[in-house]
Amino acid sequence: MEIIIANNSKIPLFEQIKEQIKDAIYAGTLKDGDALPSLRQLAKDLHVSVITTKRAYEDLEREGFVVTTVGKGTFVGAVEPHILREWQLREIENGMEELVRDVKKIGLSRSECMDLFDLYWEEE
Amino acid sequence: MEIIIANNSKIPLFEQIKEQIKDAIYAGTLKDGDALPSLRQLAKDLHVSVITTKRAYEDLEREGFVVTTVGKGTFVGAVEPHILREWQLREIENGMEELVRDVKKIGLSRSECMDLFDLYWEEE
Amino acid sequence: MEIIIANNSKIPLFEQIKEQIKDAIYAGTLKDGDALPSLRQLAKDLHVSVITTKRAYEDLEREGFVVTTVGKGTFVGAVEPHILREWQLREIENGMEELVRDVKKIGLSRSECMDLFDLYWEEE
Amino acid sequence: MEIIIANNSKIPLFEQIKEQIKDAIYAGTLKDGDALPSLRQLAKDLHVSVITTKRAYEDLEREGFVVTTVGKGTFVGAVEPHILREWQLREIENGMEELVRDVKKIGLSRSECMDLFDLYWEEE
DNA sequence: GTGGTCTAGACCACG
DNA sequence: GTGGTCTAGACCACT
Repeated sequence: MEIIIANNSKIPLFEQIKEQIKDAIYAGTLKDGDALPSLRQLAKDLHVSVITTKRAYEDLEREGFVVTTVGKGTFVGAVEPHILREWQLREIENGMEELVRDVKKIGLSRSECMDLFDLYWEEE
Repeated sequence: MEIIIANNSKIPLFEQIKEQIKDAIYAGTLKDGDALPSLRQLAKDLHVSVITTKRAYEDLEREGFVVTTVGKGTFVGAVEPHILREWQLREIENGMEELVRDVKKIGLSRSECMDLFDLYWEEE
Repeated sequence: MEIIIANNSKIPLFEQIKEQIKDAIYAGTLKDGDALPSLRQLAKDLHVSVITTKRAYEDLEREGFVVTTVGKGTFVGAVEPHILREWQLREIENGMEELVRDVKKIGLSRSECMDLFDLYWEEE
Repeated sequence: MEIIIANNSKIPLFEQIKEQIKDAIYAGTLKDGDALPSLRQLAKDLHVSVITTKRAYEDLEREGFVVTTVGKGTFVGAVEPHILREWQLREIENGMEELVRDVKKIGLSRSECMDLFDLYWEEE
């Protein structure tokens, strides 16, 4: 489990941590029951305050991604696969809706959009 | 020229103002040479501090959308059409790039994406 | 708006603050649109760290009781009265359910319970 | 004597153990002189550290529910029936007092309360 | 002035 | 060892 943070980014540190842990869960790198690094260990690794890592874990717990037990640690929680899928799709849909709105605002055609899409799709 | 601001949004007030003026320029509602409402008038209309409207106009001027002349007011500046287009496209491209990245992260196929896109495209 | 905290209680400070603000909203002392004391003012009044008051306000916002705007302050949010009522009732129901369970566990009769209830009901 | 612990509960493990042993004594499942499982056996059964079971037994001994004799084990202690009753009632009274306080806070009437009470009373 | 984020310590309860 | 709470500062962006 590798987490990389950019101290100069505009995104809050704890958000970056959350984001990467979520991604790892999405990707299957972190699976149900896996232990996350301890608050203090992660804080030391990232050269970050304990309160920052705690904030990230706390948010993840509230969103149902992890469960934490005092004295034991923080573990990836059992997220029902179809619920997880639902969340992922909703995020994409929101992004898509916004994009379409912006695209229409500047008057791009559907096919121009498709081309642009394919451009980025092939890229990587 | 109607500007609506949401006081409870998480987006800063001055950003909301900027955004809507830009949109009006994109859409052609505001054209080269048109006068923007005076700082104080706009501030009064939106129940907002003059500092806030000033901040919005200043940013817009720095980005080349408007020009302010002391004693006369603020006017939509001559934005070269192809420059304007360039900006618009860059914004779309950024959005598209991010979307594609997210889509790949959760393993959606290209055609599923297209379907989703069409869904929102037809919608409105 | 008077908030009293007991530093020696087992209940976390931020919980005590949350609780009392919620109570004030329930009771109508704080109404939709009212401003809450600023983070720093409240912190000074209660001789508490800013981060503690912030934590309380943050939780209240997440639960929908208040809305906070950077640079302006924190305000009581528009909680639909019937939604509010719903929450209140659910809390009572949970308490009642637990009580009944405990009462049955030790074999108290229904009428003994009623008597006990009336005892506390009249008391105040 | 069956003890079930939930590893993901927010209630400390040793509290869960205490609670269930007390309940068994209240219910008569465990009677004066009965032997409790040994520290190590219980720890193994629950997949819990011995420190945790020790903590639970120690607390129970301090509260007078059990007596531990080194080399022999832990046994349910002779709790005077009327003392036991006293404890049980005090717990119920505390719960009742809190409930009445909450109920009054949200302005429920006495009869509404009674109805709610009966609802849960009949339920099981 | 306001809230948003962050630090580098600290003490406590739990295992 | 773990997480939970709290402090007393700090800097930043927004109004």
